[in-house]
Amino acid sequence: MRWSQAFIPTLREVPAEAEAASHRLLLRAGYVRQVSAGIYAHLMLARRSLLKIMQIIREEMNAIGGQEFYLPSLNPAELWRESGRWDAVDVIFKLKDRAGHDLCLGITHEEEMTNIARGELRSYKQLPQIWYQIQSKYRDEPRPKSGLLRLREFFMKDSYSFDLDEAGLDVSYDKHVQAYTNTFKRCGVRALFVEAFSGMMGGSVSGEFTAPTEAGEDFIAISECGYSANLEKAVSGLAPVEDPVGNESPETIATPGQKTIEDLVRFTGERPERMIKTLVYVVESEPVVILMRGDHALSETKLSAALGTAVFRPATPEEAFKLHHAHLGSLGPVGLASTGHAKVRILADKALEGRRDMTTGANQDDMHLRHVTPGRDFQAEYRDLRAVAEGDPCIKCGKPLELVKAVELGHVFKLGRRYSKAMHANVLDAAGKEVEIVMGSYGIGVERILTAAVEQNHDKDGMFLPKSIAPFQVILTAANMDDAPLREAGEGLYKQMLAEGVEVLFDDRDERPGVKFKDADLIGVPYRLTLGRRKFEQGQAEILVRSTKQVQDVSLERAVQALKQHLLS
RNA sequence: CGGGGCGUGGCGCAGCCUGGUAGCGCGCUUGCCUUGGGCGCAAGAGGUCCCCGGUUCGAAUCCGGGCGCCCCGACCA
Repeated sequence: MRWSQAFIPTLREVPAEAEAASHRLLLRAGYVRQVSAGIYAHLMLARRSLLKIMQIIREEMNAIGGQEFYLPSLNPAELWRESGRWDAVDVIFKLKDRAGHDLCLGITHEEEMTNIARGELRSYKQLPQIWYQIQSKYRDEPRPKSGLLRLREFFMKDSYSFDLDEAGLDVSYDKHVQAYTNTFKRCGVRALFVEAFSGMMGGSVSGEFTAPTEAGEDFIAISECGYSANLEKAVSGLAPVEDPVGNESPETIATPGQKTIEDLVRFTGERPERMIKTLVYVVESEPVVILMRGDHALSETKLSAALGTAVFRPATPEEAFKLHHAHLGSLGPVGLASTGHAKVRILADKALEGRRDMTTGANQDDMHLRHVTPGRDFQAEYRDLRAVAEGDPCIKCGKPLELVKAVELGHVFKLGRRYSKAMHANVLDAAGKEVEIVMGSYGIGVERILTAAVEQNHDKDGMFLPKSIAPFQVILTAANMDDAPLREAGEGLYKQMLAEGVEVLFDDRDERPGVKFKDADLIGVPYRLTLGRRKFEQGQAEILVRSTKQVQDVSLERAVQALKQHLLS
């Protein structure tokens, strides 16, 4: 393609609204333009790149036996009512047709795929099946952000596996892990496969592919030994804590004005790991007391899993006072029954199990209790509620965990029978018995691959995309278009590259060299072949590797072959 | 949903507080000039000042309401 005829609206100045590097660069490099919050028009460069990404995904899905479908985005409400998601999911775009029927735009397609499966799959002999599509998804996000990172309309590759039993599902799941690993590798993005939080939907297994980058929204805990997990799911070991050996009874101590754990540490000289932090949540309108070690943070995701509901919030100070007859900062678990709520539920993080002689609030303002031993002085349900912190020992190898920011690129999920049960998708097994199909669902965010690639591969001058997903492989820059022989040589090289199947963008514009170099640096094409007057007169051109800015002189005759070497490497 | 910021030619911004001719840089068009890192000179085109209402002789500017966008947090099937 010739730049003189291409629509590549590069910007010199950074659009004011762009914060994330990928957002800034995709706008500046003329890849995308914003239509509305979380809605973007893909221009020529973005489209070329995304088509390449989709093709890689397609090839890898086909390689594991996936069959490509295309299901409509416009879905009738009935199926979503059957699965229970119509009311349960709040990001669904809902609409009505002229007859008043409810419709929605697909957020994923479990319902539609299961609907096809239940109508057509009758026998275990037809299993396993893997069906996938690459298609637009719509989500009414509370807060779209960071350019193409969190969109309201986006491309997803979503696939669904149908197996007779768990063993079959394991195979389908592993195949997807393999396909995803290959996909991200081929796309040139650095991705980690991590354990993920599988939500409240049936205690299933799920894994996430995440790309470490500053613009990420998730935190991933990583250990040297290979253990890695989303912070929502991550667990860690704990350094042992020594509690006093005595067996003293709880004793009230005056702690005027001491509210936070920090205050208490200063006031008592005791360490924070020797204290119990008391939180109050309102769970479906009932108060629940949550106990954490003084230096530990609550993970609301883990709390959600422990409670089996997402309907909860921290109690207001007034609500907490009502329960404890004391203000925040002086709350504690001891004697809660006697304050009026005989049956208040108390959840304690596992790190408190087996501990003794700790310090906590006394349920009287400006008072705390010491010598408090869990199990003896109060009863609680012990659950893993703690958010792992940087430096906690890895549960597998004991080395300190590192926390990194990452973008979620894909999610693989063992659904089990949730949808087949709700929607009655059954087959006959070998014994002639009707059984529910065991399902998996698997997603990849297509734009996020491009976004992550930009985040991971940019510098002050622009981006350098991996050659597998760059919109063009080579940009041919003729620095001096007014020089007739040089221009002719450029035309020749351009035609030669086209003939040899090199995807080349020929910058044949009548611009000054500076402008062309700046634009070439910006738009992410991995190799630049430059024709400049001085070297051209000696029969030479130069190849610039955009990622490293390394320059190599080549003769005009050898230039295209040399480029092809780079492209193959 | 809570907090903060912003809406003025295509892009980046000033003007608003203190009401009175809508301005700057970049980009765009034309001509000359220049040609290895966003040249120079000159002449031009281009704006419902987000929308609606109010105050006023007069509103980009003051007041009320609305819409949109960005950021932080909450949320994220």
